[in-house]
Amino acid sequence: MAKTEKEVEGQSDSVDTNNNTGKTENDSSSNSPTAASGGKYQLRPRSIQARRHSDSEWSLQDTLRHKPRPQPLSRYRRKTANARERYRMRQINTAFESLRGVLPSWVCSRRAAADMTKIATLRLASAYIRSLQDILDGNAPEDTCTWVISSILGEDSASQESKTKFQFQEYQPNLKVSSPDKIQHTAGDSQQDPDLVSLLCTSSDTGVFQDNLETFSYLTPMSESEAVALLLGSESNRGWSDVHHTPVVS
DNA sequence: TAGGCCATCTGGTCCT
DNA sequence: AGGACCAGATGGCCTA
Repeated sequence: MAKTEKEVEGQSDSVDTNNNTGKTENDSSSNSPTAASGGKYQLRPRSIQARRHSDSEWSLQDTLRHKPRPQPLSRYRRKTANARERYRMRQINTAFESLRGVLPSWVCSRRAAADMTKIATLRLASAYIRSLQDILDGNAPEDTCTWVISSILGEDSASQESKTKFQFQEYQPNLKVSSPDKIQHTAGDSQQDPDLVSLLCTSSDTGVFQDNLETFSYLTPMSESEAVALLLGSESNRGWSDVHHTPVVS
């Protein structure tokens, strides 16, 4: 399992150069929360000692729980830890690629490929899963069922027709399509409309495809870790088998 | 040029 | 003790 030091050295590890940047724990902890207060983000002191002084929620239990600072990792162990971390992040990225792969292509194609960020992928997947759940629960319009199932099963004529509906919908966000020749105006009740077209594909004023999840009140906010946990929770998730069978580097 | 996204390094913590 | 996981920091790249 563990690589030899020679193997680790062979990787493109820039540990030396990074160490020379002077990025130390003391430097990090100097970024006190007060220095960044009032902004969008706040920096949290990295060291236990600094957090003990700055964190008002630091408790006696924390003091007892945290052990004295251990010795820094040896050069070899630091390199192997970096290698493991890179591998772990690669696995996460592979999982994201798989997730993008199981989203219907027309969902992803509404964005530029470079625009399918990790957070966008998670949000789209979350919305898509919720929409599928609505269909299972019988809460979605009939044509939405046909449209989504067609998109899952393949590029048949039904999905092509649905794509046409979608493309029309993209430029008429206040229109709800129930049939090709019957257009319903639904302005004003779009907030309650569970239609997947509206859910996933409503265009913004700028014409750029937005997530628009905030327009659906029943979509509760989800952190990235929660979303990943949710997505990884089921072994039977379609398209994830390749991730589970990723060979382990030994 | 500011801000977003990402890869990477790193230290802290928990678990086996 | 060592690995896994997490989060902070940093720098590169890209875009509006």
